[in-house]
Amino acid sequence: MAKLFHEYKNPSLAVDLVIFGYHDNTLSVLLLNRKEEPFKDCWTLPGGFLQMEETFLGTCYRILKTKTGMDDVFLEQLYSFDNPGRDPRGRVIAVGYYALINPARFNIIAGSMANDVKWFDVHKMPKLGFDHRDIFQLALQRLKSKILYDPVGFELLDELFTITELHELYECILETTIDRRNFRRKILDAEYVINTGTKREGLQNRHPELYKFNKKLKKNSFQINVNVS
Amino acid sequence: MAKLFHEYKNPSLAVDLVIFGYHDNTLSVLLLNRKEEPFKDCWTLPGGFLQMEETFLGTCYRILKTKTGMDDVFLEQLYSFDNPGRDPRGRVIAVGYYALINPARFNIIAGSMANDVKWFDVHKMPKLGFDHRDIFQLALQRLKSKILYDPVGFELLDELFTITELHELYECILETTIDRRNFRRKILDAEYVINTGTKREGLQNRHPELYKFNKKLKKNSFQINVNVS
DNA sequence: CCAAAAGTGTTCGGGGTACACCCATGG
DNA sequence: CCATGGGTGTACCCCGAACACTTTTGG
Repeated sequence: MAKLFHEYKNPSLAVDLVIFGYHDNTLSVLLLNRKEEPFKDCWTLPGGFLQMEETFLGTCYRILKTKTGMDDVFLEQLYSFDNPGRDPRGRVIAVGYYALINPARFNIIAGSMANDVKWFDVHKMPKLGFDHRDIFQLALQRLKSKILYDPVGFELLDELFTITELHELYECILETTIDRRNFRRKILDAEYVINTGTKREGLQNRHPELYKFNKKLKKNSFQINVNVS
Repeated sequence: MAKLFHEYKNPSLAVDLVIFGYHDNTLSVLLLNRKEEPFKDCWTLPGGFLQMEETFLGTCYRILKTKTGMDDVFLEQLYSFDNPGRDPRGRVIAVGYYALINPARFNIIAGSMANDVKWFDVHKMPKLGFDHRDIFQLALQRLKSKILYDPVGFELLDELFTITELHELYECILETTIDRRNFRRKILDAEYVINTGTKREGLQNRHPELYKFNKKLKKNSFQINVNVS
């Protein structure tokens, strides 16, 4: 055996991140404005190349850390994208991941690669470079179906939250209305959340109870039903 | 810019296939017995390296064609596997795909890379090389959840099939019993199938009606419910 | 006539949906 | 005391689950 494997020509491997954040009843995605060609001055998903020794998650955290200052977030692999024309520099395969974060926890910083880092409402996305629109759309679709049966919504909220806040989050992501009382019953019956006994103070009306996520809860132990349109 | 992208060191990219076939009330997976190191004489999933100009599906079809003589089958991307130790030859990323085929349609041939090509009952799998057991298990899990809401079962059957055959397929894959009458009603109500008006001949009992898949049927237009264990 | 599998309808119960009133708080 | 949003209970209906008898065919 003459050559080592990596000495053959191989496509490059990039990891691209769809970072979802939720704030003010708005679901947003974090985009970078590129300082370099290709797609200079275009908005793109944060991404980076996989290093030889790195895992995908390793790359994800490197991107999150250096470009946005984040760590310890929910990450899930989305899909791998192989369109031969997706990167004008050559053959690049992209492994898409999506992240769910609470923007309040982090100070977003513009890294060295980007002019600017900004949250965009998922309904007001700019034109994206590469095939990032495809990646974004798949991620959004995945998130929408995932929150129906997997308790991931809390990743986007503060550690303590009210049922109403969780309810609004679901309505925002699913773009529909959900009966408030039925939602509450289902979430409580499924033990999605644990009542902390504390209340949110300082409001001009009744103080809602604060809950935290029940970490023992398993996937598929509840099911939110929505009119599929 | 001095170097072209692919001249940097990159991990190799392999595509590994979990090929499901159904026959005699048994769900099987096609495995190759390797002629070469690593994992010489071990059973593995069919796979191959992505060529620079190739798409993932291109690689899939190349593998299917050269190793098994198949084409025109259902293929879906499963997941990408990045465990740094998964291939003893060096850093190899694997993109997993799974295929659903009707074994009756093809003559399986042992290609030049393999000692042997064989179907294995999913419940009687041998020890697999690389991380192929992980890939296989994820594929099986995906198939089990997919047939509940996406009409893919027919991919494993002949073009014309009876409701009973479809019913047995579901019971076999899901490893459970499903009420025959409720299943039939649900499949017919959802217009999963179209009655061809012909009947299966030559049986010693009542001749069942033959159906074909309704190609207009969309995902999520039905839902099989099963006791989740 | 018998064995074997195909085909068909009805009943019952649980869960999902729809819906309205009282409560707590700050101003 | 009023405005605002939080918290709670019930009735109905639909869908899913359970279930048994008749029909067709070959031998």
